[in-house]
Amino acid sequence: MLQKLKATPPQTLPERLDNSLNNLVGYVMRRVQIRITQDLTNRLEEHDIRPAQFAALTIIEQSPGLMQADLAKTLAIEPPQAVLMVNKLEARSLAMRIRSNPDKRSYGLFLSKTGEQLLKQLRDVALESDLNATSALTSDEREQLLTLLNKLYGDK
Amino acid sequence: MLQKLKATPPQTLPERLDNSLNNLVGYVMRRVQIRITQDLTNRLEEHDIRPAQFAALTIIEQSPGLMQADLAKTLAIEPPQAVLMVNKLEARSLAMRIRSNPDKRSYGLFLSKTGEQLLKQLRDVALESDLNATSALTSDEREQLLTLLNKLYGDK
DNA sequence: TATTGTTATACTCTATAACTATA
DNA sequence: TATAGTTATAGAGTATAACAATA
Repeated sequence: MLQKLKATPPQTLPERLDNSLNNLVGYVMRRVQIRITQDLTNRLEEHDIRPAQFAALTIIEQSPGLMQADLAKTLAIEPPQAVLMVNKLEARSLAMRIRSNPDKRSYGLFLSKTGEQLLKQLRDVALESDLNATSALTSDEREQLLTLLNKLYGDK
Repeated sequence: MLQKLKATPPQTLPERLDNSLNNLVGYVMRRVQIRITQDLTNRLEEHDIRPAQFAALTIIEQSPGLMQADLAKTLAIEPPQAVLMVNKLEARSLAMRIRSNPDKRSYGLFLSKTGEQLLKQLRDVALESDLNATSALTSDEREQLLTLLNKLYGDK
């Protein structure tokens, strides 16, 4: 009898707050993110490009002449990592370092013509991959997701 | 004149479809995910526990007696990785392998009393971290995000 | 023969310290 | 002295091949 009275206790906590990992945004997001990245990695593989390299090419195109330090900060990687990344892009003649600044310690980073042309293709590949990896969502839901994610990242 | 007539072309593509990385769910999600994981890693550090170990403890608690192969599959890691993980948990007496199955090749994995008690604390830490890392969202928005993420992961 | 768990190994990604050349 | 870029190195995390014990 007493037990029955307690069967529906006041729901003070949000519905999802049980003991499962599925209620942690970080955990669920990690699983999803791994899957999305895998799809992109596979598709970029035939161009011998890693997702991070694609991001670097995009950033250089959007801010031609930027310094390596700026590239590192934008990609949230350490300067030594940026060196290796730019080395590879330069070795493939996709981007180049040019000593153009008044400060002769720094380089300006630019895309080559080849880099621009490749990036144009990669953009299509990346968008197709991203739409495919999120095809379980409607177009509206995908927009909502992007809005929520950008809101989470917004106030760095 | 002609230009003016073309000024507002039919909007066939979604609004966000420009050339930016910010329109790729995978890219934006990666940045967010790194930040959330960093917060959790920092908070678990004082317990000398990595996020993956926390997940392993949770899974073992939810399915006591499971085999290492099952743990590996649930965590989406390779069997050799599961070995190292269970080794560490066992070395700290948080979990244990018990030859309980009819199939004598496999172990059953169980939490120790210590493991259960620690996990109880870790759950609070993890939830607090997750809520903190998503504090830019309202409670409703966070639920929306979880729903969208689970929808993305749903049909494995 | 196939499977569970294991060992050994290697490859990627990432982080830090120390060096160089300019400022 | 401080900063941009670089080198060297080490630590995670992850993936694969090969082996032992059991099925």
